[in-house]
Amino acid sequence: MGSGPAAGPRRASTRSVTLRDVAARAGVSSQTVSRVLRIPEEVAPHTRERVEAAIRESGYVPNLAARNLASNRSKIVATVIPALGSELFSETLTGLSAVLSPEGYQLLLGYTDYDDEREEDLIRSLLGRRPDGICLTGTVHRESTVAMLRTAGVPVVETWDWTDSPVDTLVGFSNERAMYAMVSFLHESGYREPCFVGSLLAGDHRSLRRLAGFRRAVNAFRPGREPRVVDASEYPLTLESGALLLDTARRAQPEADVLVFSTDVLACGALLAAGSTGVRVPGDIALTGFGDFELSRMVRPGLTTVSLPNARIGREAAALLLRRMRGGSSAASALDLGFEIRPREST
Amino acid sequence: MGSGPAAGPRRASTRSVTLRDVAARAGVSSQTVSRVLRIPEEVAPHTRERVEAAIRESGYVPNLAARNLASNRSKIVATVIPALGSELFSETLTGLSAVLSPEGYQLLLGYTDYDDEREEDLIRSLLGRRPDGICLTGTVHRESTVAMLRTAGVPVVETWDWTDSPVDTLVGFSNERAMYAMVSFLHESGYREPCFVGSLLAGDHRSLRRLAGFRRAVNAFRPGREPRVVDASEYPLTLESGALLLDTARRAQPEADVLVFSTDVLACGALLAAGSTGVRVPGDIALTGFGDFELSRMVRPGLTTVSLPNARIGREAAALLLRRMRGGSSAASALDLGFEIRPREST
DNA sequence: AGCGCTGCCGTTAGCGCTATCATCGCTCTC
DNA sequence: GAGAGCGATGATAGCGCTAACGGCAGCGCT
Repeated sequence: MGSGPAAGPRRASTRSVTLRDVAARAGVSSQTVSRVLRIPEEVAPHTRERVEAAIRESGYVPNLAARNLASNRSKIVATVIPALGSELFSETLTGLSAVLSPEGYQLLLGYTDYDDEREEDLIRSLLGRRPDGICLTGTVHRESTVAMLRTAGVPVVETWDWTDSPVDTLVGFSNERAMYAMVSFLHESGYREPCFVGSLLAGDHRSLRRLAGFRRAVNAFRPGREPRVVDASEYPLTLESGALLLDTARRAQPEADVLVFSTDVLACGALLAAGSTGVRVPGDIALTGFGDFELSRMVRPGLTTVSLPNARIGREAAALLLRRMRGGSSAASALDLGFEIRPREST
Repeated sequence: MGSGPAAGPRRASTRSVTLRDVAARAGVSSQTVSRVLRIPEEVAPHTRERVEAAIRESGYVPNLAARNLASNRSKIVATVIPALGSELFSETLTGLSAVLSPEGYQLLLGYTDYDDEREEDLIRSLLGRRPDGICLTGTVHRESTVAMLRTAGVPVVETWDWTDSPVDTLVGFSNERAMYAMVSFLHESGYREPCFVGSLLAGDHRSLRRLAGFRRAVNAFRPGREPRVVDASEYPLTLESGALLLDTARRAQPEADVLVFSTDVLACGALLAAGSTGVRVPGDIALTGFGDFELSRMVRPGLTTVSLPNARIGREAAALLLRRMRGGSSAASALDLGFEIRPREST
């Protein structure tokens, strides 16, 4: 018992089962246990069975932090979205996860609340886990954020928008062109006084790109006209806000013949409010959305909107990351998944 | 240049900036850099400034996997939800994140798709990161899952339901009592032939608890009657399914006077479909939901439903985990946040 | 003067795992 | 039948970080 002066371990251990414990139980070296876990075909069947039994009996769960440190691969994909609640982003997330989970990757998630500074802090903190890949929403980021990502040298995929100079890879569509197409469609349908209703928040880059498309279209089809715009920055992205905005916009822009919302959430809210307050759509005013939520096609009148490849963005982004993480083509790739105008009864 | 036989490092390093690099640049030991990061007040101001400058200049980002391994704390909270898309769970997630992020915790997310086996696999894989805490949805899990969690010895909080024997801590409400209260309310309102419409999937435990509450209520208020039930297991949780189920249920249970949906998604879908097909609500048939989505109060007629503390569940669960992770009270705690019946025009 | 204390910083020894090499018995070949 | 070749396993040295302790000034106190 009388052990030496510096007896006892210097540090308390995890108290959880380790490779070494399993190895002792199976009567092999810890290296062999590690091999059973990672490359079972290189272990003799007889040994493998003994080790697998020991793993089962002891309830061993590998410590991925240790594995990460030793192997320099984390099996983590960090994912940044603007907000958790959105129907569209959650479908993208589902697509991402559906492709990455089977490959053993885990999603480390964070949201920015449409704030570029929060995005940078978030990415910095996520980089601490040394993710094998990063999936971002949007193509506009602070310069310092991009520098950080470049320094980290991690595969990145940007989504949900378009740019000619992606950080690394890109899967999305052009919000600007989509909105242009919508206004173009409205013009063809005879609408002459469209009014954009959406957030002009500095951090909501997708909405701003849509506004840019709107402006370009108005300049093209109604040269010389000042584009009508109602700023919805003060309103959260809820149906309720859409209801309020219907009223606000009709008062602010009484001559508008169609309200072009930057997102289906607001448009649906307006549509529902119109139904309950007796405003006829499209008789008194036409409405359009952006995103093609399920609600938009269930509500009466159906909402004219832009359908986006939300789930596909997730799957393709995951596929691209996978290729990249496996050390595939170092050439940057960009994938434009396009969009589709969905005419319904609201116009 | 002819170096020795065992020349060169045995292993390639991360290639990223390490503590040691920063220490060399600042002319201190790596331990001092570590201290600046974790307990800056114990470092002399003069030294601290030099180190902070070195950190900034080198763009150092701490490797959290290494920190995790050395300190035996991961600053990760693993979160398990049934599905990503649901409005309610995402509000809970937002609440969780809002409380945990400022404390430096990151969310590791996974979803089960309402499958207990997937839940177990998911939790096993999440445990590999040695999370400091785990947040689960629901109170029903496989025995082996519970055993695994107990062995891991990690703080756990279960949410969104109620049980007398939680794994560890609990934040939720009783789905069973909530549905009982709903049927009780309907009975008082004069409805005598309620019909439950919802998923009976083995993995959707919340829905099953609601069904149990429904059955108990029918037995209490209409003794001897066989409770009317329409199984929606075949349908995904979408508005579209609700629309189809309105038709199915009215055909299968023509004498029902109120359709009691297990969730607002389906109820809203039915309500919208009723509007477009000329079925009068509540004239021809009354409808109720469960969850109080935003849509439920915006649609006409408004949907009678049960309001749940979705965001609060997240915040309280986070608070409980925080206390637990700081080594607080080891006594198990359970928090019942209740529910509220929201009568609207659909009944 | 000598003692103990405190504040600051460095040294040492791991955390649990994997990469890389070394080793050991085999079989195969000429 | 000796060396080459190979498959299976073990030994060793880290990955980047932190906990625990050691050491050393500078200070106040008796």
